[in-house]
Amino acid sequence: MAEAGSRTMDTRSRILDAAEVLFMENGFDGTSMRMITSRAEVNLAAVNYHFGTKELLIQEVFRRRLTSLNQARIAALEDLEVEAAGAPVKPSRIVDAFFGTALRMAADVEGGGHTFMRLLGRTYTEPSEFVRQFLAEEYAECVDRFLSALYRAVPEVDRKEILWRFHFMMGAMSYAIAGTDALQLVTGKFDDEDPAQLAPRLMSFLLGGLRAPLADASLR
Amino acid sequence: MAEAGSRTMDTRSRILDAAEVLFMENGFDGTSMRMITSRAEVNLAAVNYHFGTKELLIQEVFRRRLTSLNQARIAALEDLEVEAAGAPVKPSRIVDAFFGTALRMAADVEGGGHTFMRLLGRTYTEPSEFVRQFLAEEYAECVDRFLSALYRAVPEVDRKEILWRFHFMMGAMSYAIAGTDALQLVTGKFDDEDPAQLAPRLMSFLLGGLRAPLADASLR
DNA sequence: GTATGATTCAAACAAACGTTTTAATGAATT
DNA sequence: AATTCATTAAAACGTTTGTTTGAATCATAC
Repeated sequence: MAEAGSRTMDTRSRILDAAEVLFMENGFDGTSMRMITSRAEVNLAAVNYHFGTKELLIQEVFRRRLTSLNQARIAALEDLEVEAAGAPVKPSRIVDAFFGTALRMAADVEGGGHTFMRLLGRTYTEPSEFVRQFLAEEYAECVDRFLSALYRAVPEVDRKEILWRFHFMMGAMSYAIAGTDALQLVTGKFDDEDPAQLAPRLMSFLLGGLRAPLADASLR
Repeated sequence: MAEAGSRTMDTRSRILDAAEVLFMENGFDGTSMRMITSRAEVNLAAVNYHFGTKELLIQEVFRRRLTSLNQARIAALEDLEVEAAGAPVKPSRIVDAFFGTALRMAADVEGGGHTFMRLLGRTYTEPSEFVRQFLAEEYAECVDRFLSALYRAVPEVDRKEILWRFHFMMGAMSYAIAGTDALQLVTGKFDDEDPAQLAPRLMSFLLGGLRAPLADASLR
């Protein structure tokens, strides 16, 4: 059996790290087993030996980081609720617990958090059926709890409207992270930008969108 | 030479229509020539005959609709500027000329505009090198003119800040369109939603984000 | 030191990939 | 009716794909 720190664990991690980067850069279909094993400097058969299939490898790449990300989000939300002691939690704090936590992960360049968040962002719009189902399960509890918190925080706003805006916020964040160099080309030069500048700017934008006056009432 | 309405034009269009849908559903690498020709009910060699290579087919799928979309955007902007007669144009009108035009295209389900906008949205975060370069060229003039218009509309706001918010708005829109059924699974059920409901909700969100108070001044 | 079980390795597998080739078919022109 | 040229068709091309195989290698337990 493989134990932490062993040679096996090293091989597994090297494969996951290589796959994470390559999936982010080239997508799942654009990344071959040989590209992964070559970058990881392991034998071609190692992926199938350790993970079974390419699909299972993809799932493990996500599970490795996504579980802890969503746990951190839930922990941040629980802290807020304890702190509030029964009083309603400010929406801006809830938004920060969800999106700020992700943005702090995305700011971790050396540890690979940045790479992973970019991969995650592009995966939302690249929905292979099996990835979608996997992500849905992995996200279910966390999203449920945050939506409930938002419903409680702003009970006067229609729940469907909150769902829409949560959706829009997810999009702005994913795109801001995943598309960092995609739309550089379109919009000109973000060249020498520090990724740490992203968080406060995006949070400000998200909260502005969340607080915007509702669209025409006939549509609600 | 091929002329409009001929059998050839029909084959070309059938290929483009099939490719558009399949690229949107499966991505470029996830869509094979055989999938395209099979759906279009044409011979396998027809794609290479009419378009040369798969890469050139991809470019033609985009060019077919993107050129007119950006022309419509620029025309809408010029209308605003003529109407204002030298006076500054309201930012909300500029935003509508850019994003509203795209959303109206996305509302056209039968004509294929909906499919194309979803493809476009997911392509922003799936940046094959050659696609990125192509999109950058295709977008350059339009984005330049809209950014200039925004700079003039709100001269008191730092230009870099405007660039960031334009970026965020692009993300929210792309995701709202492309991720329509990607995050349905994550966020619950949008099941029976009318795509026409999207536009006013999103525009309201975008303007809220655009008008949000700026992030801490030390970051600007 | 020998046996055991996990891991690595080189090689091969069938299947699918994008593209090319060569011939058949179509419609228009002379 | 014969010629011409664009288009379609079927078959094959050489690569690359994900995966599997069987032997070599390693560390550990006896």
